[in-house]
Amino acid sequence: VPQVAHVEPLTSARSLRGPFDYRLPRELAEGVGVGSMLVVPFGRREILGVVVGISERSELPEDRLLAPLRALELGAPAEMVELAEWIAREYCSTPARALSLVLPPDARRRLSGRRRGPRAPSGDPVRRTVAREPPRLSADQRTALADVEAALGGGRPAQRLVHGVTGSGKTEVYMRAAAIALAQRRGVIVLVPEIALTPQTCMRFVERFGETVAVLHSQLRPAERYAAWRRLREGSARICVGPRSAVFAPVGDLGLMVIDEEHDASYKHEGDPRYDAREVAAERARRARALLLLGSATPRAESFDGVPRVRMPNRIDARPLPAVRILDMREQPHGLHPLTADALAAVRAARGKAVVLLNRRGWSNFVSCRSCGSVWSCPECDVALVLHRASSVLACHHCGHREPAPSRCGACSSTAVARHGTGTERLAHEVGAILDDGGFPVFRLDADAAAARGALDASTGAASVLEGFGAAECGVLIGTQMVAKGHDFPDISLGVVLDADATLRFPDFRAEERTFALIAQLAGRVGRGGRGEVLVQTIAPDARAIAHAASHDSDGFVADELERRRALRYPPFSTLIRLTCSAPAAAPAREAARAVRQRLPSAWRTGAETSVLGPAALFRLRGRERETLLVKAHERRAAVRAVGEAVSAVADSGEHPQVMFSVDVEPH
DNA sequence: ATACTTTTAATC
DNA sequence: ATTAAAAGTATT
Repeated sequence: VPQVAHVEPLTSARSLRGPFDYRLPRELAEGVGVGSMLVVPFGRREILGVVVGISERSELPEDRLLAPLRALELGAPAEMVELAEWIAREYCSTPARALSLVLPPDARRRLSGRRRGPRAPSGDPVRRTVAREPPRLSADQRTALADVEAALGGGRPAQRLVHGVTGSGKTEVYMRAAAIALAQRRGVIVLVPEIALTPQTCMRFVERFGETVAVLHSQLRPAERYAAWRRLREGSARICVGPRSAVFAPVGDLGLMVIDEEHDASYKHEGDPRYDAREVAAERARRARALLLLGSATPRAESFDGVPRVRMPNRIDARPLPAVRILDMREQPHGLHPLTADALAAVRAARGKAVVLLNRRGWSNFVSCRSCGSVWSCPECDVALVLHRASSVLACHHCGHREPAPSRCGACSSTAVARHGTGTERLAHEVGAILDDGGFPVFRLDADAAAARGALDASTGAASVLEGFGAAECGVLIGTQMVAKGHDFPDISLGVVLDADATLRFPDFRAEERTFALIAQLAGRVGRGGRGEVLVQTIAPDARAIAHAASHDSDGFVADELERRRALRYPPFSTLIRLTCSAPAAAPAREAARAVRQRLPSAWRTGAETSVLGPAALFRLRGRERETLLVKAHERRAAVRAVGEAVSAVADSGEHPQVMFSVDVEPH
């Protein structure tokens, strides 16, 4: 019986889609199945393709089928091919792009690899189990675990949200759940926001479970990454800990999928396909009949609404959460409030530790000429450049453009350059001037400090700053939102948030949720193992997000938030689909967006159940003008298909040269 | 008639 | 995406 392989070619072209059929000769048919990678003749070239199906016949006559040239050693698991097809549909992408997510790392460069056994896995350093006695569980942990165990035992898909304050011991619950899954001979995936900021979580898994853990992180070299992937694929490792992309780890017979800090923005992928690892995890868990276990101190409205919740309201050390005090800055919006200055001085006097969060990098927001008023802005983007004093550059925080810091105005030659606003660099400098009279060090943690510190990359640098602060006897840690994440120091007695409403001013329906989470996360890091206080400086002291964060009321906040979203028909009460058209000039981008809008179902324009907003202009980015459409969809699958078809029609029409189209389902 | 550019069609 | 054939255009 002839065997036919349905093959999806791995090209980045949107318009080229398979599957294409190939005849499998007997000697290949043995080892080739769904997920196998084949080098196939295609036109007059050779390309790499993925087998997405096997059958006995083709729509084409047999004499038109060619045979693959060879098969690669290792492909993706068959069920991951199905998941990739789901992603291509759900996120308006292509099979090839979605498939490349689930293939062995570096699959494309492996094209040269013939069908031979690769060298023995090397690298991928994994410590042996320390066999440390697991700690006794708190009452909260026992309750949560009992619930999780019941959900795991069923062998049917289930979801749980562990809503536990920072320090309530969620990681221990994850590990006990993982142990149960392993005992059932099922695999485990643990997603964490960013390895560099959560080294403790990863280390704890490695210490508890040893060689059955494969940790995927950004610093792995290609050979190490491949070795880790292979250990999972072959089943010698059964637990994978990693960031967003680990949702595609080749873990067989998955029993448990954990998403730690489920609210974290890093779970959303910003390239094509623009998938959300939380949604992919939910889909994968459902297909595998596994338990999806979300954890957060500040869950998203979506999870709160849709997932059965287990509360862990108490810290494991029984310490109360710190008092949060809102400092109204409307009278004098700049600098430190007198109470903040006093509190920092008191921490220094007591030789304690403080954390100060200011979500703005650099020395000054923007610089202008005192004489003619012109503002230094990015040549590629419509934004002001930020002054970085240590490196003496003006930098664009959107495209990475850098130029030397100016000494005189390019327009009028005045030498008076005004620096406006304060970022973390300046703040660290100023706080240092006040506090650092020897023996009370100031640590700075932001992307710049991390990059300067990290020998290999920024995440190493971030980890090293945190290590330094953790090891210090006393001091203050100043930085962007990075200071509110991951670390777990027992001796921080003061937390400060400056300009707490800055994140509220983003034109984004998640702005309030993000602001709430940021303040709540910082509060969670304060006062473990002792007394603590949090000060929040703001010119919006009555904002919901800030008021609820001050009273540690995440239930109340989410209840309000869900009400607002229902009224405005935002997720989870609709699906958002964002289309962005970009071009070197504004007019073609706008015309393309209008053309797509024209091709959308006419019922959407009356705004009944599904509605379209826009086109609206976005600021110029990387030299491209942008226009955006926003669809609030009632029925997700149908809406994604309709948008996809409209975009393909307009993009393929040839009437909009130089316009690039990007579709984002559930954008951030 | 010939060289060059643009359009269209196909890839199992 | 890549390629080649087809169709269209300017040049001798």
